[in-house]
Amino acid sequence: MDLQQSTGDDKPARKIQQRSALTQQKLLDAAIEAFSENGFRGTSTREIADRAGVHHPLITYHFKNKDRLWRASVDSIFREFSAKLVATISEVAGLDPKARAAALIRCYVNHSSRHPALHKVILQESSAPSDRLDWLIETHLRPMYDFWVQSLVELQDTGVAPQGNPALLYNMIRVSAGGLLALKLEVRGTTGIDLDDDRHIDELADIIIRVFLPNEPPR
Amino acid sequence: MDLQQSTGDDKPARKIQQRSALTQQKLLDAAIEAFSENGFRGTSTREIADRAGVHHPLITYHFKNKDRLWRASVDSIFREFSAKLVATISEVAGLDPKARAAALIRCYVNHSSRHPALHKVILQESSAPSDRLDWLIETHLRPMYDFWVQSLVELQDTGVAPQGNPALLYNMIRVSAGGLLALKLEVRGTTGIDLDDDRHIDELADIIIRVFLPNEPPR
DNA sequence: CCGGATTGCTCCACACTGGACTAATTCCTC
DNA sequence: GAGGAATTAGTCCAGTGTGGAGCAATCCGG
Repeated sequence: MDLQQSTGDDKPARKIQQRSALTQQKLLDAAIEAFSENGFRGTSTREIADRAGVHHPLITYHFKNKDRLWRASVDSIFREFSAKLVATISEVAGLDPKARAAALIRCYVNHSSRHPALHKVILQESSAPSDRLDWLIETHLRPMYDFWVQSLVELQDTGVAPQGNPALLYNMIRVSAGGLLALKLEVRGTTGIDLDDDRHIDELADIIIRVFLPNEPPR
Repeated sequence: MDLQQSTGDDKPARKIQQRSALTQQKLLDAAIEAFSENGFRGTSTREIADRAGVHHPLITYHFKNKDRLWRASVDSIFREFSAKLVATISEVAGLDPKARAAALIRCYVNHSSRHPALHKVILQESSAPSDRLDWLIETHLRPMYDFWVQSLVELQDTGVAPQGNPALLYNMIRVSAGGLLALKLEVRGTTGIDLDDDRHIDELADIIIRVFLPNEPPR
């Protein structure tokens, strides 16, 4: 659960107290929520501390400053998602390419539904250039992209996925899944569909697969 | 160019001076940019005034408060888009359903490329519940939805568009077009694709049409 | 074309929140 | 119980939204 780098560089020192790890986790959870809802500038450290139920100077103590808290919370989001993704990948290793891709899409949709913050922070930060966006791209977004686009190209080569620029296609899938779930509130308001309902989540995954992977792979 | 309601309810009074209309427009333009980049809470009235090149108390003078400035700027965004949409609709009135829908999608993609603020403010506000989101849905988003979903259902009935919940399908198209262009910066950073380039815009519209309107209509 | 009234603007002020920092205090581990 | 880790309480100053007083540009009736 390494909350801070724990690269064990300096002397072993005293082991971190449970209490500390707990408040760090509370702060991270609160920060993820707050940042994903109102963006970096729209979120105050005092609000985060309030949500976490701790005093605000503890942010400085544990995370140095607002910027590092943001990075730590984003790391935490992506680490959690990566773990789930890796688990799914090993589960479906034996299936055919289309079934594998479909399972990954379901995994993505499912995770985005339960943790909409993953996509929300991307939306928040991509609205304007910033050091945070550069960091986000280099650290998390590009590696993710490299992974997905590779599978996608194979699916296009076997005719399962539609032709066209794979980078665009990847992003269309991504926003159709994650983006729509980040817009949960708006979708409920305009269409009446409650994307917290598991049946609608499954329905969404089905449609995405049907639209973006319309054909069967050759045996 | 009616900048304020101009419902002509009370006595004619004195006509608005050019100067006033100009600063209002400057403030609106600046507000659209700023709000779309950093959200409501992340944008200060002083920043808006700076971008517009005017003194910040003028916001209070012309728009009463920050909230009304936000509403006015959102109204302005949607009014502009509606105008373009209406123009396109009348242009393509004689074509078959698929060609009509394709033209509207091209119009949407094109407009979103040139005015990414349209989608960005939706993303910003949909991240958390607020009176502004409720207002946005009631005033602009639901009417828009009602319009598009109607055309979409017809396309599904004639087999042009894929089956499935039309509300979900509509939102997938919407985020694939507008959402991707709102994420322009991130897409450039991760994939290297420059969505300000007209060729890529056309390419995106082509893929969207190919994916979401895969079949030909019956004669 | 002139005087008064209205509109549009500048400048200043207030009450409050923002992030960051320091010193004092409590808690836990050795 | 000593000493460092974790928490608390309070301070600092820059920045925030809003409001008001006064000045200048503009318009309209005469």
